[in-house]
Amino acid sequence: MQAWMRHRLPRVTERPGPPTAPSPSAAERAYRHTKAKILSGEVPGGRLLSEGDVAAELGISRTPVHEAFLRLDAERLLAVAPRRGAAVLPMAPDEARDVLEMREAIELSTARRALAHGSPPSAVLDALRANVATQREAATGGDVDAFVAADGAFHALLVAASRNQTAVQLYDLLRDKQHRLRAQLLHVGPEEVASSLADHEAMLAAVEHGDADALCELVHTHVRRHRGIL
Amino acid sequence: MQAWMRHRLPRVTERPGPPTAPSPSAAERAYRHTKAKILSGEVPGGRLLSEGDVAAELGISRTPVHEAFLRLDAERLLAVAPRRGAAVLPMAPDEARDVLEMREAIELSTARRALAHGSPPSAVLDALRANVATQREAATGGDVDAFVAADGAFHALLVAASRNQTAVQLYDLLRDKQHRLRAQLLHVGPEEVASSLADHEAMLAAVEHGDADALCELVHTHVRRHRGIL
DNA sequence: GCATCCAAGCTTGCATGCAAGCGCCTCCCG
DNA sequence: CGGGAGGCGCTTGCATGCAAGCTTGGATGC
Repeated sequence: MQAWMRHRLPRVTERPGPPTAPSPSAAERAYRHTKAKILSGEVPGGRLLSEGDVAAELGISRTPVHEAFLRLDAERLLAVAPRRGAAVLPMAPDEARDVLEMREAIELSTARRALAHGSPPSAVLDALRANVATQREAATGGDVDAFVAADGAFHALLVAASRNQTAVQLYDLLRDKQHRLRAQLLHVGPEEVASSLADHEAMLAAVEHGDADALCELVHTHVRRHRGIL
Repeated sequence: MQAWMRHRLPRVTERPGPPTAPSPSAAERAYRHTKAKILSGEVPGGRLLSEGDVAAELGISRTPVHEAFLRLDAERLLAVAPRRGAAVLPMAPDEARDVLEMREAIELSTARRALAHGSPPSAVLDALRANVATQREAATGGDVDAFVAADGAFHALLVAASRNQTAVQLYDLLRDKQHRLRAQLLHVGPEEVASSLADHEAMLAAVEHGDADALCELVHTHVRRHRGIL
């Protein structure tokens, strides 16, 4: 064991956000590659995926692919059956409702805490305002994909505003699931974009005024609107 | 690719509960071994843990230990620094509050849904009653560890009663964190056991009566009681 | 025709080996 | 005596190889 292990590791503990990604490791590449395939729905329902195939695709050995599969298994995106293979977990029909319920639970809880001491710091407000501006731009330009991306980021920013790292961690898992649901089940139309944008603008206003009750009410109706289309 | 991959895999999708565990793989053993060390607080604050050491301890090679470390990294229990080592992530001081907030959010949401259509199935009720009986036994016998285990299982049963698999998945992560907090911060005393047992009995009664509002109120006060001692 | 058994092909699990990265210690030079 | 550079030991990352397990297809006996 080395000497540095005997002391604290302050740098290592800066968990969220690796701002530097100089050379993605082979395992990381395999993870992102496979995850993207699953989330986008390119690998369809509930089957397939062999370590050897992915390894050959990426030109790496099976070992890092195996690690990537284990990570995806932990995220409940893949079901690794020992000595048999890895199958893409099909989404249960009720899963959309389950995910939305958890989204609402976490968003409500974090919304209250984010506004517990008045309005959040100006940096958070600026980020939210910039995000809403991006949404407007995407909405007027008709770029649905860009809007969807900004939409997800907006809600993640709200959760992060609570400064509850545990909530952020849990919410990340939900984001992946929702991404899959969206890619699998529906195509967002312009009317959805408009209503979502209006909701988000109202939510931003509530945040700016530090009105927790109004924000919670908006989250509730916003999530219920999604429940209708999912 | 084999033929079975081209068809659905109904058996593989039965995610929850591996009732058969004939021979835990080396990777699984490494995972449980290391996770137990972290959760119990045996590996103290924010340091140490080398793949080679763990591999030697268990008499296996480094490969499965590496996989185990990656899983623990994904669970935010370990911080793997590339080419440097793996450090046990110290728990932030605010993390106790964060975890409790998420617990409350998830327990409230799932409680409402579990009782949305009246009382849950008798199998669920039986499991809850049996668990409470175990709690009483442990409480009267003064077995704090057994009570703590049953306590955790009780809340997990309540969450599972919602039949929301996503909630169960998220709650599992919280359970691990709370286990760590408990081992790290406090030792549960008999008065805590008594009040928790009383809370649980009241919650069971609310479930039996299908009274969602009462259950939510109990969850709220129960979690707040924990917040006081953490 | 049908059930059974066996062998081949695929898959993954894991051990091993090598190379590369990082920190620390020491030595050298100014 | 101080500062910098190099070597050494530690660590992990990944490729490779082998063995074991599951599935499946066909051959065999009834």
